[in-house]
Amino acid sequence: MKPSNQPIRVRFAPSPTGRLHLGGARTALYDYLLARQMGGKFILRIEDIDLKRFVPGAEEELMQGLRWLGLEWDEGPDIGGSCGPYRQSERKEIYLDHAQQLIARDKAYYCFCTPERLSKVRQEQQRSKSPQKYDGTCRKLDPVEAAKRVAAGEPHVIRFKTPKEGSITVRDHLRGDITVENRSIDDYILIRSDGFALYHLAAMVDDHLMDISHVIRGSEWLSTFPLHAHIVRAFGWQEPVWVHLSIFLKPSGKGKMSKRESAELIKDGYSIFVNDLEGLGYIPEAVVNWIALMGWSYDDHTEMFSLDDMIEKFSLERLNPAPAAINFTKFDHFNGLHIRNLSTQDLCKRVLPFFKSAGYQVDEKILLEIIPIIQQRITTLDDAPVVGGFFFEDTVHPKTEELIGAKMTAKESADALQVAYDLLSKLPVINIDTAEIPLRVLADQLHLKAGQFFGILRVAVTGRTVSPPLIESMAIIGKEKVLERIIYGIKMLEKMAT
RNA sequence: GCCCCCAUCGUCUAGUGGCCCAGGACGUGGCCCUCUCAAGGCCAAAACACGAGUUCGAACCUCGUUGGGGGCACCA
Repeated sequence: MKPSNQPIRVRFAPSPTGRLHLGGARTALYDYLLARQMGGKFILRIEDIDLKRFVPGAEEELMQGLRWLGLEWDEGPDIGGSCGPYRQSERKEIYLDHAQQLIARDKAYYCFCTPERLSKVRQEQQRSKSPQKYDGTCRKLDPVEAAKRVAAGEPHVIRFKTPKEGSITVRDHLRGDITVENRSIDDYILIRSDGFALYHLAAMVDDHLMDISHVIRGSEWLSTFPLHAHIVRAFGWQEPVWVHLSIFLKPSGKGKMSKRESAELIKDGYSIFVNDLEGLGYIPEAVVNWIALMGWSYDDHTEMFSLDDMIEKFSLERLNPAPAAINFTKFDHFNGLHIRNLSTQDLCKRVLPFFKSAGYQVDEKILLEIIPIIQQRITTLDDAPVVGGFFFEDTVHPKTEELIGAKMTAKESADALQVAYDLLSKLPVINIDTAEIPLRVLADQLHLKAGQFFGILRVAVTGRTVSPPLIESMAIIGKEKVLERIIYGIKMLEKMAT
């Protein structure tokens, strides 16, 4: 454990072989929160030692995703820092050098076994149902002899010399001490035959050289955790605080999300990939709030947090080691909550692209007027054009049968529209102050329920049975158009009545 | 098969031996508000996986069982 007076340095270390998903984003979020809260540094390190698995664009997408969430890093491949380079592909020599140090200390050894032989050994072990591990052939080799073979150019890897006796106790911050028999830990490969390091070595070396105080990572590393501690101790380094986060399970809670299931999610308007979320109408405030609460809690009732709230309130102590099922319904809830929390201006800006891509010619002044009456009616930004798109349509096409009021005839409905027309046409402008009371009085005089009367008007004016509040909508549409549409509605009803 | 981790309402969780015949949230059902739809408010149904033990007392501690998850590569 690091002494508490040491500066907090945490790192998010993704491999750029895939897309940034919710689990990774949550790890990065916790890193960020801890760093910001403690006045420490948040470092982005790209774990791209395996060039064969390079995916073009992945690194860019990753950074874009983190920035969209608001998780700015203090050191990283794009902005540099005092512990660079921050791409493992640029640190090959460092790892090789450290592997040599381990050999010199008799903590590692050269291995000349071919992949073919190894896979045969593995098959054999599988068949006999014994633990699958390296059989130790080269561990027994004389170091001087081995060095000669290496010098002669014989293909080789470098393996860690895991102690065969005793056990090791490691401490996970969430789970406490974990003790494992050393004989159950393999002699893992540190350096491949092509000279590149493997994760086990590279990550430990980097974490030390970058002076990482807390390693926050997924629980898929729990099983190699003892090995990692062995490596760190073999160098004689101080261990960081290890925090293994639980994984995310699919919504059913049965297992983690498969590739195919992830791809199918998009049909329902959801995604586990951060970079899809913006286009689906989700806002980063909601994403961050939602994922933070899958594995962390503040108390027994507070659920809504801004990033700044969380910086203030986050603590490693309140992390939960149990796996969590992803619940997209709750995600929708958080998105609606945070949307309602936005200012009119802000929401206007965010919703604009969705109106445009839905094909609307948007007058921003009108959009600004619409926002207050649609804000509580949308849960994702892409709901906005379906709720408020009709404000940008010149004409409206009500269905005749929908123009007829509940329990009324076409003739009665037409008459109702006519008196509404007479009233509204006399008003200088239509808005909530000028129109509401007169309309209600009128409904009363016609012996109609407000619901019946407003219903007919709603369909005539908006072309739909469901809309934002009628009078506010009419105020935005404007007197002239409202009257035009009412006349049109009357004509439709009269045609039907005859 | 071997190793490791986890276990409270359908889901996310609060709970660290008595405040708990278990609290909050999403979702679900009902009611209120109401010009429709929302939003909001109120109410309801809904859980300590099982079995032993420790203790005056256990959701909380121990052991076992069961269930779930992760890992066992010259991937990360």
